[in-house]
Amino acid sequence: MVVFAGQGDARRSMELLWRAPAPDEVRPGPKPALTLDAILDAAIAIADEQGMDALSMRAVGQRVGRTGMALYTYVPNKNELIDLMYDRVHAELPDGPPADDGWRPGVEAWAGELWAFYQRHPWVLRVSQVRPVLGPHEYAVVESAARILRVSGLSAPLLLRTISTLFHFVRGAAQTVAEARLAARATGTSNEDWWFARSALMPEVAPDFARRYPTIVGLSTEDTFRVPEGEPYLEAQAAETFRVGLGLILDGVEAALPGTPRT
Amino acid sequence: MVVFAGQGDARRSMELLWRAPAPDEVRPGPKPALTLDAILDAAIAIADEQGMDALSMRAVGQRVGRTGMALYTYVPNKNELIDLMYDRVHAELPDGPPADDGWRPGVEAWAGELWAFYQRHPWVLRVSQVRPVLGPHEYAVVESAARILRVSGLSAPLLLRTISTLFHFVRGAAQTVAEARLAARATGTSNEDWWFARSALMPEVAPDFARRYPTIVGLSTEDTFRVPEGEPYLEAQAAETFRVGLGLILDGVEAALPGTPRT
DNA sequence: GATGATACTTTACGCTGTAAGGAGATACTA
DNA sequence: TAGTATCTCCTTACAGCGTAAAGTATCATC
Repeated sequence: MVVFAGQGDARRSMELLWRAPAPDEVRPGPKPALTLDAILDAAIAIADEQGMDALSMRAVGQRVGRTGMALYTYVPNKNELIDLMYDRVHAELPDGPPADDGWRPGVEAWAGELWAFYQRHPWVLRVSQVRPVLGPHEYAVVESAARILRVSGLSAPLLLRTISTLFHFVRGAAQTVAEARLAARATGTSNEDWWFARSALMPEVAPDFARRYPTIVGLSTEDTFRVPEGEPYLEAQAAETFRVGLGLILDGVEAALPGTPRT
Repeated sequence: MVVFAGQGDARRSMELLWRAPAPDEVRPGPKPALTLDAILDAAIAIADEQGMDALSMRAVGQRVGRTGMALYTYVPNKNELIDLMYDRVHAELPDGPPADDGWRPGVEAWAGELWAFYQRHPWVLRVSQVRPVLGPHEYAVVESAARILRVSGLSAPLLLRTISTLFHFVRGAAQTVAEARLAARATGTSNEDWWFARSALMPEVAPDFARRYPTIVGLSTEDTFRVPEGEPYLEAQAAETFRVGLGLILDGVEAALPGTPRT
């Protein structure tokens, strides 16, 4: 029993996240038949396959052959489970040394990995960014970006905020794709059909559209980007935004480099 | 009764979003005592005050003096309610002509308004961006940004993706603040206390931290940004990221302008 | 006055996270 | 060896959720 309420929880959480080696005293009671990793793998599999909404304690329990309540001996509650899933899955991202051909290709590769990662695990985008940032594997992703950007000569304050900016941007762009796919699965209709059904009604519900939004209408007709045949519209658009937006941010970084004179 | 399943839903949704004027036939049955707007205001008030998790059909019903089920005569289901809340609240954002002192101050003002808006209505950040984009008031926000950026001379494809990039970035930065406040309220401890309790345990659970993440450690000590006395740490950090990141993106836009030669 | 549409309520179902209590297994101590 | 403490895991239970189904009261029309 811990005297100060809440403090014990913080220690428990941190030990789980950082996998503090369990004190190897011999303990009474039945040996645990499961491992934390097995539970996390099951939970991650469910979230990957069926989405975050399908992730329930009972579902995870069933997947490891137990009841939902059995998980509470391994994990304090569902929130902590999600935090642990979040950090564990980030171990997939490379933390090796960046390619040696300059910071810009390095950042592009880093962002590309992150982009692909979010496509593989879209549920990660629904996890709060505030709390679990203290886990070892997400630290590794940040460390990786910092190492790559370090060689650019960017000042520390700018470099740190550049990383945050990149995170926000990549997450946002990836979320569009994730939500598009989720909506498509949830409603049973493709995004294209969904979009088309509604767009077709626009002239009826908003006959003055072109008058109200002249700039949007003008820009849309001028847009030269064409979605490749057969590719999902929203996803192709999001990918293009990712490509262009990343270039924009990196141009901004270049402009902020010490050597570059400001215009 | 509609023949084609799903099609009726699309029409109903669009009519609600765009407020297609109701056909003024005299209809039998009791007069509706509520209005859609009253319901939306109640729902928005709950989400503002108690967060998205407190938004239930029963809670909204109670707030307007009805049962939860009564809402289903005004709105097809909870998802549509949220979509309508989402669009309605965007009406707060200015859609007047931008200030006339150039596109860059214009964009900064636009982004600042959006940033403040998300602080006021953090639940907006938890609404899928894919579906309700077709509402009139969010279109107005996009139109506004497009009008401001139009004068920069940016090409249409670049301009459209710049807007998306700005949206992703502002949303991401604002989400950090929103989640920080939410976590603080949910756990009952301030983010500073929470952070401190965990940071204090770091040397214990990760004694090799400085060896594993040398770049992060180095950059942190070099960071010259100091959170003003008494201000919440995470929020001040997020605000600084917003300021710096926006500058970065706008520098990127400037670099992409037709007049500017690429280095 | 009967008919049928409408606004709203009540009840009910299956789902959620998790508190509470109990069963069986194991390791220590007397 | 018996007793006890501690552990894993289960069953049960509770309050809350979205919403389907059915019932009641109200109104316009034929």
